[in-house]
Amino acid sequence: MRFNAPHTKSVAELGQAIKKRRLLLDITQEDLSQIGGVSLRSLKALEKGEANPTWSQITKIIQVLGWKLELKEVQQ
Amino acid sequence: MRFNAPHTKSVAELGQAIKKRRLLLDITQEDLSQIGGVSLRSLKALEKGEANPTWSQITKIIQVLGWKLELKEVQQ
DNA sequence: AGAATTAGTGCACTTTAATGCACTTTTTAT
DNA sequence: ATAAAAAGTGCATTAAAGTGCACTAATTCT
Repeated sequence: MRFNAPHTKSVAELGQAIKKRRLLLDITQEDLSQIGGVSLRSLKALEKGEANPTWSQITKIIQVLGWKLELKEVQQ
Repeated sequence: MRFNAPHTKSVAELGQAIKKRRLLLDITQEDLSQIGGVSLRSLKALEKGEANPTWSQITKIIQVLGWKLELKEVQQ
């Protein structure tokens, strides 16, 4: 099943972005999961793009990474 | 339980934004739910902020509304 | 090299999102 | 005013997310 809508990151891309950022900040999955309040198992799945994560999971993690999610107009 | 992380829209705010946009486009919940491929019951909950929706649910809906989600740096 | 740390995976269980249905309330149109 | 359409709500069921545990694979040390 595919979840990625046009113009929006797929869960795989989101996971990759999260992993890249985490490595940049030089923290482990374990640290990020604990600080964010998400299980290690879930974070692993999220980074691997093997999940269809909930809003809460996503926001918890990206917040730790110094990111936020913004709604933006798609210009055609 | 609260899901809203700092700097990111809470589910309530997200729901309100979706509803506002839907009304602007002058379509019903039923239409939006069918076009987006999400159940009417779920869309109602989403607009009311009574949900912790999944990535797929959110992207399906905002796509129809001509929106996308973007990761943005939080500057402190 | 070996040891220690970190990351990835399979599976079972628990929790909860997603849905359908029946119904009420509110809004809009005639 | 009343009929029709749209939106809101409660509840039970189903599907799937979230988790813990035990383990293996890969990295990163000394």
